[in-house]
Amino acid sequence: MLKTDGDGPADAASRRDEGAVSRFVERFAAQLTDAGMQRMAARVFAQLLASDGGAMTSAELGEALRISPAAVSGAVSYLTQVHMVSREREPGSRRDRYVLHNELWYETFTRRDQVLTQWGKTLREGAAGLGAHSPAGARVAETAAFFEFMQGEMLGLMDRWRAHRATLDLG
Amino acid sequence: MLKTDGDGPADAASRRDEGAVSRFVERFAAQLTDAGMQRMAARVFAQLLASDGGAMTSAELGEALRISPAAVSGAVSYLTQVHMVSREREPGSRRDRYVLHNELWYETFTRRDQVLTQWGKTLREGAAGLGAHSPAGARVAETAAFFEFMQGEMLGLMDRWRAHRATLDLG
DNA sequence: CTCAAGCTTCACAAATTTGTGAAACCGCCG
DNA sequence: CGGCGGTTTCACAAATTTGTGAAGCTTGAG
Repeated sequence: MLKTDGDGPADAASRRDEGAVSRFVERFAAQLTDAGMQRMAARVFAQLLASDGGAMTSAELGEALRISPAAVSGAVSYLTQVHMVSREREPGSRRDRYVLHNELWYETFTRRDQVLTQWGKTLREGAAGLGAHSPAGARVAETAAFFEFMQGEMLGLMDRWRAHRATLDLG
Repeated sequence: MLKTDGDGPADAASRRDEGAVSRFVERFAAQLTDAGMQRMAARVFAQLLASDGGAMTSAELGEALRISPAAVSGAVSYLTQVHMVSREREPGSRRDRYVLHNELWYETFTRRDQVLTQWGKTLREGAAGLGAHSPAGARVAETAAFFEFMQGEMLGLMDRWRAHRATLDLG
């Protein structure tokens, strides 16, 4: 055990204010949940985001969020699936550590691309089935065009983010 | 009842192939559902998208999707809430028509902006609570910066979409 | 080879969500 | 002002989702 789990007074600036951390985690997780993310996945993600190393073990996550190992496992396997978190074996131990990607948002949004592709495909086929000259077909085709447009813009957008990120003064 | 609901052969090109419409609607709705949208709302939205006028009455939606008036009502009130659909009173009748916005994607994505603002706020506060010079604080601040960046880009992006849209040959 | 830490899987119980029928409501028509 | 088409609200039943405890599996350490 690395530290007591008490919520005792923060002894000076060196210690994290766990109360504040928890409030942030729960608040942000709730917003993600509202946006459609699974609750446990959102909480685990937010907790990782608020951790100093950007990485925690299953046990640490379980304790911080007060959830069972099973819940951690489920959340992590979802986050892994969508490539927001990766699993690392901690050398010299048999624990896994769950790690945020360092280019997190770049990766995540670039990945979204594939969802857009899938949507675009469905829409193109739908438009074809409706007949390109029917009003409905035209509307569906416009929607397809929108997602294709977004896809095209995404790369440039993410590159601009990278550039912008480099100019930030973090920490 | 406007027409039989059988899946008989489409009688010539003049008639919509309702089977194809339905397949498209269900497929696209499923994808939206996977992305976090309520099922009924997704189905109603997809059905409207595939309708010739971009507008349908409650009864038409109910018949096409084989759901109750109550379900239509619920779905529509959600879609109205998020400004993807608006309600119109059909003159000379006491039916409502549910109508897609014509600048649908422009509106919808511009609206998303407000979600980003909210997230950004939570993240900024979280970063402050964590301490700007702690690694965790820096990570959260970077995330806040990302959403602020996205917000800033969104306007230009949507304007480019409008311009691009104008060049499309629809129908 | 054996032990044991720790992750995952399974089956289940609880909680939430979903969609329905039925009743209430609203506004127009006669 | 009574009737009626149409929509919304309500309470409930069904289905899905969620999170847990406990058992099982995997793998490193000794």
